[in-house]
Amino acid sequence: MKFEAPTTWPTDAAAAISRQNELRSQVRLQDEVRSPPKLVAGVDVGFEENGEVTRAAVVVLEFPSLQLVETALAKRPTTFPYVPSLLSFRELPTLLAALAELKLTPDLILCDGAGIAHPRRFGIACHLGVTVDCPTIGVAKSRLIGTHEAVPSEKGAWVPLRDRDETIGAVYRSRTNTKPLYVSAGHRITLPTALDYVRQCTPKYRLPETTRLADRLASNRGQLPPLKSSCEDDDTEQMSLL
DNA sequence: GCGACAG
DNA sequence: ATCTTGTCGC
Repeated sequence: MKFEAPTTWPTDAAAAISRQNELRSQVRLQDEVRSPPKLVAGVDVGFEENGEVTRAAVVVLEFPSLQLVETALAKRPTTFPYVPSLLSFRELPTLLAALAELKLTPDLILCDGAGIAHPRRFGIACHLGVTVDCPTIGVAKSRLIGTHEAVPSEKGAWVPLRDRDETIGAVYRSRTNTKPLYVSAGHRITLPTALDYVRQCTPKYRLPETTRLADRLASNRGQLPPLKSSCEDDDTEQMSLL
């Protein structure tokens, strides 16, 4: 996938916060997603060598069938510590390297972490979306900021996630009797549309299929389903990356 | 000053 | 995130 990668990168927290404040004005919260999307990507990051190496994975699924069509991996030295609200500065450099390897261009990217449900309204999903100019959704497994009422226990239920007087996302029950997901818009999408696509990407498990597959690839565990291309031809025996 | 705090 | 086995519940 083609995009313009950042030239400079903040080294300390103060510079990172300044960068977030500069870039946040580029976030667009209107639906600018191909409808329906044809390709939905999932991205995730894992670590090796006691955290000294960052490993980023991208998977691209056909929508709405959720069939795997492409994967990409990248490893880079870890250069930024984990600081709550500055996650993107730790994970994005390697994530962008993996995305650059993609032949296909996704119509939508689901990120592990927050979108605008962030202290400065610029979580990793926003940062990624603005950087590659692609619609993104933040899907976090736990809360960064915001308050909400109890979420009904039935699959599909959700309640607004709020900060002061604004709605910054939704707490979504993707599965009965399971911890809910924290969904927020990243870039070029509205919350209702984001919730709808997260729902369609989460037919069975707690996490969206995109995130589940990217997780496995990033952490190098489990087996990935065969690529769709290696299903249609059975004479080309391509060995899968794992 | 004391907690909370995506991955 | 990562270190780690079995176990309880749908």
